[in-house]
Amino acid sequence: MHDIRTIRENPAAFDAALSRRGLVSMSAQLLAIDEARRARILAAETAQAAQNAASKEAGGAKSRGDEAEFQRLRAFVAEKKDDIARLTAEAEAQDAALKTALEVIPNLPLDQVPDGADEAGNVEIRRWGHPRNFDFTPKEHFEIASIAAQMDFTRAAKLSGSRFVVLQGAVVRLHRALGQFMLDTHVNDHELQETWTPVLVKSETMYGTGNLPKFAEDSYQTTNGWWLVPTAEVPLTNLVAGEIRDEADLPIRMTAHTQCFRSEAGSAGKDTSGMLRQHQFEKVEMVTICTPDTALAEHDRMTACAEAILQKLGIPYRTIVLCTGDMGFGSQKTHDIEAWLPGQNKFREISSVSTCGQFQARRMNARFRPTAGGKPEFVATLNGSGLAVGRCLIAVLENGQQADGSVDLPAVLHPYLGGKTRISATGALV
RNA sequence: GGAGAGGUGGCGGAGUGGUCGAUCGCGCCGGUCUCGAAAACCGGAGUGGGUGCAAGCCCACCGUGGGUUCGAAUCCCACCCUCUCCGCCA
Repeated sequence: MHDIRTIRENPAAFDAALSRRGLVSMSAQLLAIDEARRARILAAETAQAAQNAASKEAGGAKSRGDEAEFQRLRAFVAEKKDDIARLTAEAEAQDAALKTALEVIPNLPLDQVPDGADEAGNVEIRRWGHPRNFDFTPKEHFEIASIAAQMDFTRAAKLSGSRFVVLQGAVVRLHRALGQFMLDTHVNDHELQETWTPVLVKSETMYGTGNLPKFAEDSYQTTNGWWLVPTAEVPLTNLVAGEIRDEADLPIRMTAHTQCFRSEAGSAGKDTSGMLRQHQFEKVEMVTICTPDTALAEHDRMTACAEAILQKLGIPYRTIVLCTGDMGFGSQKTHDIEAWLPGQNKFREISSVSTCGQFQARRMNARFRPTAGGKPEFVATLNGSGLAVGRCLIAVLENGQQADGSVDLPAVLHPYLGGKTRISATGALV
């Protein structure tokens, strides 16, 4: 959510930033609503002040025993009442109109974000590791001989439809190991605070992170109104909603391992094979709540936390900074980390790390009290995957596959696998 | 699901119709005292909005939304949430 005062102070800058996102200028219409809104507020409050004064006088008249004056004031107030009701309703309508207009406008990119209309404008900022040289044609994860039988899309479809999977045997054990490894690494090495949250949340929680009202079709809702979280970013970030924290308590760096649910509306036909894009998947998420001036440093820190997981797993990746046209709704700046998938011969997104500045905080009314004194200010919020567990499973399988259909597993996972080091050609953990 | 209790400022806790935005205590900030600290004493301090160059002034906020009244933290209604007990249950 944007601050109308900022727009009022510099409408040209606002429109210029919108145009970098490929959007038309909006400041003029927003300011027109704002002007009407403020005029109504002034009128309503002026009328209210008059009524308050009369009521106070009425009390005085009554206690003096001046019945005539009391009756006169009483009639005056009664007469004013309709005016006030009308003016207040108008003021509220204008206020709501402004909010409705503002809440669907995406966050503005930072100056340092590269311009671009779509993913073609993204800029690679670094690359780590070297894709293996295969002396055979590497397969996609679901085609690997030892894996196929333990990654059952057919029966999942029987239970639930497309974009679901049933995992068994060595594959599910590896999947579980990955989630635990990520969580342990973030808690032990990166000092993130492990958190367990609900995955069913209220509408206002979804609103706080910007998933509502604009993106309702991307998520699932229960019959009694709860939303299934599309990412743990939603519950983690909203932990500070409506609160005022002390600056000394910041930054708050959290991580959580949760199920995520996405309708994948609009991605029909995309990534239909394998478990790259599922309606239900696991993700280890990171969320940081900090002061606005530290947000960029925290953004780099969080990116490094995500990259560290891939480095420990020995999976080659590249990190890109998304251009203005490819960023998500709430983001000011986003790093995507893309893991190398030999089966696809491509880098594919495995993490997205964003700083939202004060955009979400304004929606959530999440603030901090500055140590130096002064008024509470909105916090900055950041979120990033660290990492998507299912996609990481794919990366580990495809990068570790051998000609005979077996898979060598990264050393850091061995302790999580009871000391086992690979999946044999027959699909056993050995 | 049933019964009961309760939701007030950072926290605790008063306040049952008229300068109550709200007594008080703790905590917090500034000062006096002290070599320094503690204690004591003095003073300050809510959030949002509108208006103004500013000082300031005005409006709203005592879970939420309505209602009664000239006037509501206080009365009435609905809803939400929390806690306790019972039932059921992973």
